[in-house]
Formats: sequence, structure tokens, C-alpha cells
Amino acid sequence: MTKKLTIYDIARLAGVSKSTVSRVLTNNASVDPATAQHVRQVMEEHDFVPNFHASAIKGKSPFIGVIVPVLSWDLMSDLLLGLSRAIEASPFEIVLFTCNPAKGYRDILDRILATRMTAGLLVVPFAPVPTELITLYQDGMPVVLIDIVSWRVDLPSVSDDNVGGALAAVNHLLQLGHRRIAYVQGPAELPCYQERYQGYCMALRNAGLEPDSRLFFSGHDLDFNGQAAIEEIVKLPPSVRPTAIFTTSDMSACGVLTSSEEHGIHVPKDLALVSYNDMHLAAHTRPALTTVRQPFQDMGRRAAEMLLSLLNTSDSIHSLNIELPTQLIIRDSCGSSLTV
Amino acid sequence: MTKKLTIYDIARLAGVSKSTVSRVLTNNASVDPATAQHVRQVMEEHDFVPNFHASAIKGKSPFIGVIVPVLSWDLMSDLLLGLSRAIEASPFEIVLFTCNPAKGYRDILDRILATRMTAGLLVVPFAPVPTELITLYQDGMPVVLIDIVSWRVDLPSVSDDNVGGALAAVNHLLQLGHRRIAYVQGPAELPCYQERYQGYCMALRNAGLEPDSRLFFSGHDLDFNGQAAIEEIVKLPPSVRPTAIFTTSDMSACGVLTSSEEHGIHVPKDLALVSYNDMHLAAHTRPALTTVRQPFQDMGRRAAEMLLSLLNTSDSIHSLNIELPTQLIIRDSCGSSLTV
DNA sequence: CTGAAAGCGCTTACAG
DNA sequence: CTGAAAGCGCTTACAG
Repeated sequence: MTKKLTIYDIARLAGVSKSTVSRVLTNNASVDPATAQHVRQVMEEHDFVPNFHASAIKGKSPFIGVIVPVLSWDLMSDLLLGLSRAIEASPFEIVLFTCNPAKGYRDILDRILATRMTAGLLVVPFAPVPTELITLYQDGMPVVLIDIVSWRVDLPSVSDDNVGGALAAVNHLLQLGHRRIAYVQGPAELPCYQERYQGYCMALRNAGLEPDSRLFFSGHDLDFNGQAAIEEIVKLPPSVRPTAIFTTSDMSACGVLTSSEEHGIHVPKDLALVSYNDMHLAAHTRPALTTVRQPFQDMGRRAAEMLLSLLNTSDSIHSLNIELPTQLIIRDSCGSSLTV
Repeated sequence: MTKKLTIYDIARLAGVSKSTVSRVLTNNASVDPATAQHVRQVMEEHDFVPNFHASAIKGKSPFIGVIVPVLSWDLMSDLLLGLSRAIEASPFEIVLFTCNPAKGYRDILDRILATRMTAGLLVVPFAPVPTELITLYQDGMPVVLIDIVSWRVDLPSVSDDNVGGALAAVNHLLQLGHRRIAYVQGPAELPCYQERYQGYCMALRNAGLEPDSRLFFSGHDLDFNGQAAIEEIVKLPPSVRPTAIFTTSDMSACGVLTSSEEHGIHVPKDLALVSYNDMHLAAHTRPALTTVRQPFQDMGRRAAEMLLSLLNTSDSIHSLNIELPTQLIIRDSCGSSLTV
């Protein structure tokens, strides 16, 4: 194994002291531009890369911690993709922590806190943000939340516009002439669903309509939700039966599709459907889903950029909160092309 | 910020020297069981976690590097999931490197090599395994390949059974009575496709059939592939036209589905379809795909376990190669339930 | 089995 | 602007 060079070797080769080499490495102290240039060249020639761990022990860590819940959701990869692209271009590396939602992130935060392992943290919270994280932030560790659930907390964050997304979705159905639009959501305790419901109500009211509680469906199991909604809907008297349905997640939409098929209900002819997420599968269901695209890749990128800037400026910027717009992707399930 | 404890503090609290504390930390030297127990208890009481970076500078790194190509493929998350579960239970953390396939992994490997940043490496190769990696391994850095492309190289690896998977897929179609089975694959230079083709041929020959070159389709763009195959197939004279099609990736199957629909070809009635991968969307297309499930989560887990054991035994185990079985998931696209 | 001491590769006041 | 020196928190021969 080729002997590893140290700053001492570089110092010797460049004819300076290792203090100077270290200074050009951290470039936070004044070094004569000419010597700096020379040192840099020597490092280049010898493919010198400083030992991360040695730097980290006194200086700052070269790692950015990324804490995500379930990796098995395809949109999580989009998020990781966006964020890793942004970090790739920086001198930092990504340390990935997956968090068993059941266990919570206390363990992980303790470890990070105790070991000063990371310079900053990018976290995708899946439960109310724990006070440990806030403490950590107040103590000087830069943290940026990628908040897809919309937990409100006084920390820098990137989120997406749930109200606006739902508004656009329901407006689209209204424009197609639908008046009775059912609403299906996941666990009611999650703020993102509350916000999407707000958007739904707002759209209806703007059109002079009132939400009908018989058309409201909520439940924990997304997969199952949509199916359950259809089971209820078919029992409704024709006069109150919806002609359209807004599912606040694509998994629910899949349930709606499955169950509709079983009941001989044709989507979109008999029932128009607009969904939420734009998971990869949304383009491949039959009919393909008209759905609100959440900008996960962008959210990842923006969050990483925010963290990187927090890392660069020693003065702690006050809590930034960026909310990214969503986009309605029109495919086949809403029957846009049909006359309703 | 609560003052960080060091082994010196623990030593003082436990009434021993920091050498002893360090020894129980690394537990690779003889320490009196009673004192070890006592020290451990003191650490426990004070929530002591050693500084990773400090350990890493002399001892071994607490990081396992994971190098993956595109994160945007949903099965990649399954892989990460399996591997992170296994590593979670260990004292190691995951450092994630995403590799722009265009750039290749030379840069990354150089960095890892130069900085001794990781104790071991889990890599998902997307291009022929570079010699740097082999050198790294020979120089003592444990490496395990998660080889979904089936690059053959003398390194510990976990892969899946391409020949067997294809064999099962085509056998299933043969059992349903199909005699003319088309074959669609991705880039021919990838060994995994060559192996799947072997399985395809093997199944046909076992049934006394010969592969027909007019039913062979290969191309780089998976998405497009399936569509292109259908375009060709419809031009074929009825006598040679296939009654079934085996696509070696789910993306191609999506293309087949789309294009079939356009041509009024009903899957599975007019054309039975068996695919490969079992991506998440496979269950949600219409018809849902009968497809060969690749055991990505298991592959991740097994690879991590192998690496962990490599990390524990100082004597380098000779190149282990595990090949995991695939499983044919029967859904609707093959028309199992129909009489052909 | 255990301490005192030297050292890992880097950073950072402290002088100049 | 730059060196010599002390130090980060841990590990590991070296004695005992």
C-alpha cells in the first residue's frame, strides 16, 4: 500500500512548515498568495489528500449527516439524489443514518451530539421534531429540515406547498365540471394532510361549494384507504355519490383504482381521480395518474445548499424556511380530455 | 453545549488509567473482566460515546463506505435498506458515495484510499470493476461487491441468479402452452443480460425449441425497448408472430404495455408477458406484471454481513461469492388463469 | 493485567 | 506572513 503522505511530507517538499501547509488547507488564515499557490501545486503533484479524521479531531468534521426514515419509498431516493448532487460538489461527504421510525431518532442524535461526528445535519423528520435536535441547533450545529410532513418548528427548513398543491388538484376537477368531489387522506394527525385538506376546502368554497362530510375519508393505511373509500362510495345514494375523487397520496390512488375495477367503476369515465406525490409508479398505472408532483429532488438540493451556506458563514443566519411549489401533472385518471 | 467527555474523564471516574479505558473500548487486549465491567458501567452511566474521528486516526475507521450509482432507481433503495439494517446493528456508520456513472468511481476510490476514511467498502458496480478497487482490496481494505450487473471479478460478492431467473420466467410461459416467445433485453454488453438470455435459450431448448432471431430484441434504452419490440412484432407475419414476450426488465415491460395498448393488442389475452426486476411499480401496472423478483434487500443485507465478518477476522477470508435465488412473482400479465 | 509515555495527522494560539 | 510548540482524543508498544 503506497505510503500515505502527510502534511509534514508536503511541508518538506514545499520547503515550508507544516503550519503553513495546514493553513492553506483550511484557508482561514493569512498565507502569502505565492507560497499558498506553491504549496497547492506540490499537493496536486503528489495527489495529496488530507486525512479527514485527523482534521476532524480538532477542526471541523468533513461529514454532513443525513437522517432519513424509510428508504423504501421511491421518492426518498429522489430526495437523496438531489441532496447528494449538491454535496458532491462540496468538500463534504454524506454520512447516511436510517432511522427506524419505531425507535425514533434519539439514539442517533445522541451519538452525533456526543461524537461531534458531523459538521451539519440534513434531516427528514417523520415524527414531531425532537427537542434534542433543536438543542443541537441552538448549540451551534447547523441543521436543515427537509420537511415533507410539514411539522412546524423554528429551524431552517425546506418544505413544499401542500395547500397550493391540493388547491390546484381540486381546481382542476372543478374546471372539468365536477361538483361532488370526495377526499381521501392518510393519518389525520400529520400536518401535511391537514394542509391538503385546507386546500381542498378552499377550492370548493371558491366555487361556492361546501365540503360534505360523507365524502371525507381518512385512515392510517394508505394502501387500504383508497379501497375503503370506494367501498363506502358505492353504498352512497346516487344523489350524493361523488363524480370525482382527490386522493392525497398515490398509494391511496392505487387502492381506488383496484377497488373501482372490482366494482366495474371506470376511471375516469365514471369517476375522475386526481392524486398526490407523483411517485414513479404514477405514470404506469392504468389509467396513468393525474397527480400533484412534489419537488423532492429540488427539495433535497435546496436543503443541501442551505446547509452548505450555513456551514460557510459563521454568523448563524436566522431560521430560513423555503417552501417550494408543487406542480399538477395531468395524465389520464382525471379524464381531462373527456367531456364530463 | 454539555461538555464532551473523553476517555480521560471516564478513566478518572472509574479510577483507572486511560490506557485501560481505551482497551475496553477496543476490547482487543487483555483486561481484567471485573475492571472492564466496571469501566463499561461508568461509560454507560455517563452516556459516554468515544469520538469516532479520534479513534479513526490511529485505530480503524468506524465508517463503512457504500458506493452506489444512480439512487433514482427504486430497487436501489431496497438494497440500501437491507444493508443499512445490517449495519445499524454494528458499531459502524454508513458513508454514502453516489457515483455519477459518467465520471466513474476513480475519484472516489482515490479519495478513500488516500484518506483511509473507511474501514471497508460495499460497492454496487455499474461499470467493469476498476483495478483500483482490486488493488485496494489486495492491500487489505475489505470490499464486498453487490453485483447486480454480474461483472465477474475475483472479489467477495453477492449477486443474484440471472440464468435461473430467466429460466423460471420462460418455463412458466412454456407451461402455459406458448411456443413462440419473444425476448427483449437492455444493453447487450452487460453480463446480466447475457445470462438472462442463456436462461431463455436453455428453457426453450429443454422444451425442444430453438431461439428465433426474429424474436430477439436488444437495445440501450429500456424505456424505449419494449415499445420498439412491439412495433417490430406487429409487422411480423402471423406464423412467426410471438404469443408471449419475456422482457428482462420492468421498464421494458412498461414499454410493451404502452405500445400494445396503442396497437389494440390485449395483454395477456393476445400476448402474454413475463418481466424481470419486480420494481415497485410492477404490482401497479395494468395488467400487473408477472415478473422475476430480484432479492435486492437480501443482497444488501448479505453483503453487509459479509463485510462485517471480513472486518472482524483479521485473516482475509478468500473471495466469497454468494449467489441469491430469484423468485417468479405471478400476477396478471402472463395470463396464468386464462386458457391459452 | 495495567500505567506512563509516545505517537497518529492535523490545527491553532503564541511569538516573532 | 510564518515557525515552533502544544494540543485534539484516542491507541499501542514498552515496561512492569
